Amino acid sequence: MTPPTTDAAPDLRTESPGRARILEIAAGLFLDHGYEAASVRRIADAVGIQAASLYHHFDAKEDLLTAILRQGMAVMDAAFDEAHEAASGHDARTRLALHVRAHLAALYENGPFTAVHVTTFRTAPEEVRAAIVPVRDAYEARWTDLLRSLVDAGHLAADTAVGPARLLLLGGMNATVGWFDPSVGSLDDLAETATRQFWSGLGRDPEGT
Amino acid sequence: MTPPTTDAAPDLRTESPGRARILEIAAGLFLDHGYEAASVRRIADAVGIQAASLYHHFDAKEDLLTAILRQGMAVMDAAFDEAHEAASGHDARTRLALHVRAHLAALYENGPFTAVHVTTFRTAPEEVRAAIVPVRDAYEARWTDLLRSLVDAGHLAADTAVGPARLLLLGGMNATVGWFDPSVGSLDDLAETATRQFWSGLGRDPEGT
DNA sequence: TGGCCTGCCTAACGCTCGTTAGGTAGGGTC
DNA sequence: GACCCTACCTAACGAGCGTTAGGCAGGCCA
Repeated sequence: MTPPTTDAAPDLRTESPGRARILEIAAGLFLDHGYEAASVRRIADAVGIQAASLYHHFDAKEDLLTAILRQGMAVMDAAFDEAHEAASGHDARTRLALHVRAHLAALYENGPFTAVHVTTFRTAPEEVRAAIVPVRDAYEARWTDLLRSLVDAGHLAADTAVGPARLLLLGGMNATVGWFDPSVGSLDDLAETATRQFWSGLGRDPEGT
Repeated sequence: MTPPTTDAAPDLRTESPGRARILEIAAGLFLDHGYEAASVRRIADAVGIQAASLYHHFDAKEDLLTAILRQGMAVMDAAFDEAHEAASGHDARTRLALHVRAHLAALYENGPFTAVHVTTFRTAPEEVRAAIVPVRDAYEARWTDLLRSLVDAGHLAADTAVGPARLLLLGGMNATVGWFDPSVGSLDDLAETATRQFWSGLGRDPEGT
């Protein structure tokens, strides 16, 4: 087996349990209180170590956030991959439904990493944002491609503005982190509701059908 | 005319220009950097006064945020009122479209007050949130009532879960503050896109119609 | 003319922030 | 048994935080 030459790209499987634990706890605090309000001392307290000991694992607080956001995006990408694989052979609506469900699942089934991305990215320090923007753009481009291909195949309205459509859909899904509680509601129901709202709309003409 | 007995409830028209200016500038900084990262000294610098002078207008930094969020909600309520008035006599889809357009307009046409609400509320200090939650709930209840009435009249699908539907719609609209720039795109177009996506959906069956 | 209110100032308070320096206990390797 | 690496510690740094005390200039009103 090849030696574990820890490359520039951090291998998630190689992370020590200590480092992973710190990331998870820090992500939770960033999610609840925001990046600035979650001080390194509060994070260290929650982990059960001294603040200074955090610097054995990370060079700076910003790196903590960068690592968390990166991991969140990795989860979303993996979810997209899985959905893409599972979607093959199904009809267009089902394919979209699988991706919607995958995005929502990633938001709730992988610790706070993905959710903190939604809430913290906007006001993150400039250097952190600069590091994450390309990753985020790549993920959004995958959605754009998905919708574009559905338009081209005639499954979505031909005059759909793919950009706004994608942003409204993802925006609505991401905003669910502010109110949806997976321990109360069903993720499948939420995914179906979101899919239906996007695909068929809710309007009905009482005079018509 | 009655004397201006400044009551517990702050009358927006009575505010001195200094106070209004501080609120506007602080709201902009809260929007760009978040509540914690926008220090009172940075706010004071932007206003052009000393940090200590802010305390002539506000008792604490938290009160600054509370006032901003309250004003943001007042703008949204006023927009809802206006839309409700303008909607009378029109068909169901147009009535909803007017409310969608009003909500989006409030997000972009009244300085940073409404937008900062969307981005800052989640991680605001507990006391601030406690003060604002009732106002926010009241606004959301107005939307719930609107959608409920449309369902009851048969204009929206009878089996619509009004709660999630409202949250997905408002979530999508609120999330536009992360990408929409009213100086580039048209607000009317955005409103129509959002309305269509919610009302008719984008899915089309290529085998069918 | 004298007093008061408004709106700002300078100076400083105690506290918390992110970060660094330097030390130590324990386990693995030659 | 000497060495070193990992994972933590205590102690402290300077900077910035929100906030307060006290003063001062100018306009308003009696």
